[in-house]
Amino acid sequence: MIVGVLLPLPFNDVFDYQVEGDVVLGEMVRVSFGREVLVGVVWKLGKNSDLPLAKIKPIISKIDMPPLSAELMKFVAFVASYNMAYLGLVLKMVLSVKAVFDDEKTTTLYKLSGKTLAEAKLKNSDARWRVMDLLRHYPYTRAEIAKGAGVGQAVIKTMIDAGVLVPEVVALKRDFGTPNPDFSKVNLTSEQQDAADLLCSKVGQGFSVTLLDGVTGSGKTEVYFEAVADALAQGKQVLIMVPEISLTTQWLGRFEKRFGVKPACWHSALGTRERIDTWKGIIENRAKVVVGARSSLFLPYADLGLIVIDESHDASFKQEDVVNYQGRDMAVVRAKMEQIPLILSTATPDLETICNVESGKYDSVKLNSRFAEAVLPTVKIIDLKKDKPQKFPNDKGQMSVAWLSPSLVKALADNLEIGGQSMLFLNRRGYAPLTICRDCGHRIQCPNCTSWLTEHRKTKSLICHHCGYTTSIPPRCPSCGAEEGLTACGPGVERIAEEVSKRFPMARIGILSSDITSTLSEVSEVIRKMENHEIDILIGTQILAKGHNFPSLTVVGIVDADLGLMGSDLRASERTYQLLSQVSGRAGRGAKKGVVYLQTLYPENAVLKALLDNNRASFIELEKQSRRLLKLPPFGKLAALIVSGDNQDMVEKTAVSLGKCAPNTDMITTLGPAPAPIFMLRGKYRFRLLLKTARTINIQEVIRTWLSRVSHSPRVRVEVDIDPYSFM
DNA sequence: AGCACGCCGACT
DNA sequence: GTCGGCGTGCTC
Repeated sequence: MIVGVLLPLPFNDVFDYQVEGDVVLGEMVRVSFGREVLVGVVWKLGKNSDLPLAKIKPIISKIDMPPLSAELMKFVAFVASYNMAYLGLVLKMVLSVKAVFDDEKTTTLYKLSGKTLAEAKLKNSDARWRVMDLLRHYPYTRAEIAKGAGVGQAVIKTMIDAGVLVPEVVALKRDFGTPNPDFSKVNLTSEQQDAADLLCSKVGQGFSVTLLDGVTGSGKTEVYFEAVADALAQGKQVLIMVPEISLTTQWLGRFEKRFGVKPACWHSALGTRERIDTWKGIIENRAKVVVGARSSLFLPYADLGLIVIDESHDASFKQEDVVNYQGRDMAVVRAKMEQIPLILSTATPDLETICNVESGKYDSVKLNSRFAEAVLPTVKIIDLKKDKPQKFPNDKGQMSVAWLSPSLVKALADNLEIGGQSMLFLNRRGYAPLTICRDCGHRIQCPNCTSWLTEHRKTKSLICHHCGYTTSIPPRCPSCGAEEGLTACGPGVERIAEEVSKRFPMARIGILSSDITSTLSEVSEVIRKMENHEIDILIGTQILAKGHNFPSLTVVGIVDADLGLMGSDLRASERTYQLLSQVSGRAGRGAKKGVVYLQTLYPENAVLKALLDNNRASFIELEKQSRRLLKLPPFGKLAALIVSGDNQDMVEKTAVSLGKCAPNTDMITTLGPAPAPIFMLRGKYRFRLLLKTARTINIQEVIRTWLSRVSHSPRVRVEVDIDPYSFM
């Protein structure tokens, strides 16, 4: 029999292969293609090409796993056509773990025996500690330990011989445990119980979307856990999508307390071994609950019964992967195809979601009250033009530029006095975002990207936050050669920490940054210290905003509330509002009332005013008006074309000719080409065109005809980004 | 995507 | 005379 096999490559069409015996749609098969051997999926039955039989190769073997479900195949096809991506590349996201198909029967993994280095009479060393750290949560093979901890085989062998590591021969099947829906029920308030009841009523009743809209600290997690429990009780699998999986130690703890076992995790930092086990566990219906980043939406669930998106407003659900897609929207599609409920949980729903609730497409339930005596914080705006930061003396006896205004400094001092915890938030990593030469004005730029290098004092280096390019801080200006000419410009968290330590030498300070220079264990260590009140003032970036609970935190200072408000990105104000309200939600989660200070140069800004009044409705109304006026989503459709390549001339020519053939009618507007916000990224030049259409237009069809009219060299890439987050 | 084929200019 | 850039076409 001849079947059409879809391969994980950039094709929209299947390739024909011969198979002996019966085949099912969705079955995974190993085939040779050109000079490669690949695993693909039986996508069509029967012959699809007019090739002579002799040229059609037989498949090498069938993969001994359940076939992909019809729902998943339909989902893959939809994602490809909606996002204008190759069908094969979307499939590639499903078959993301190639090593799954190399069928080894058993492996020897090593895990910690519980014996410490001292007990085994081994000296402490960095290498040994890295091994211990790696194995804390999951066992690995020798090769994986060597790679993951960056140590040689000798280090591992010594530790095995001393009995610190013990072998464990493991069959291909890893046990994920069975989450018990009744393990430990939580007492819900009547408001929470009502919300939980509504969510539970959706489980097992086909497709639905429900917004779980509750302020920070209102117990959203406990509420949606009830729906998770119901789905589990029905024997179904559950997917919980979270924005930053690696940082949710607290969340995992809460899950385990409620259901008795840890859920299966899925994120980019996973090792190969764990990836293989999890993928298999999911397709074989042994892993019942998966917590994952957005790529977990493409896993081959055997029997999915519920999807939850935690912090559904988060921008990280829309980011570049193999294929561009909006995770939240695609989750809605997957839920629809699987005929299951979807829960969107957030304190700050985005405008698209709110409009869908208003039009009745989504159901919604609100949680208004916070836990126990916890109260919403007071918000105070500090006008930096009137309340100017005062310079302070540094080590060299000079006066340093300051970033904290006198009123914020006083608030920190007063809080320190009474033993309260404070937090300073600045969404900028490193020490200073720009290094400039005082003598010639030269600015140090990334060689691969159009961006300045950020100084990191901790590692004594300059780092590009777009491509990761790292170099040491040059002793003299690379342009004019002046020694001591280079000056750090602007603040980053490290610099704020420096100011705080000078102003409050007695305070215990912690820095929390989503940085490449800090490891996961460093981050959880800082969080632990903060929880145990071993830190008085915590200074951090974005990751502070996510889900941690610090009961004695009562003062929050937002160092630069204007960051992000001034961008060319029209979603920026929405995102800033979300970010600021999440951060301020950290204050006063315990019994004490918190105060949030916003430092700004523009105290009249509407976003800040809405925050001041804790007035979400007025902010949403403002945002809605401006989007309606500009016909932006959800009142219109938006797509971006990104033209990129290593030859600037060719890229520009292609972009310009696309601009010339751009469709423009009363329903369709195009803008550009313009150099992309980051003109040069990872060594590629980039131009952008923007397409805005009425809601009734089939935007994908418009783009297809547009692209078909312009041919371009294979050295230039034209990508489509549907519903782009940043524009211009 | 990856790879081979084949066409042109620049070098020992 | 060959090396090697890169545009074109193919993979069942």
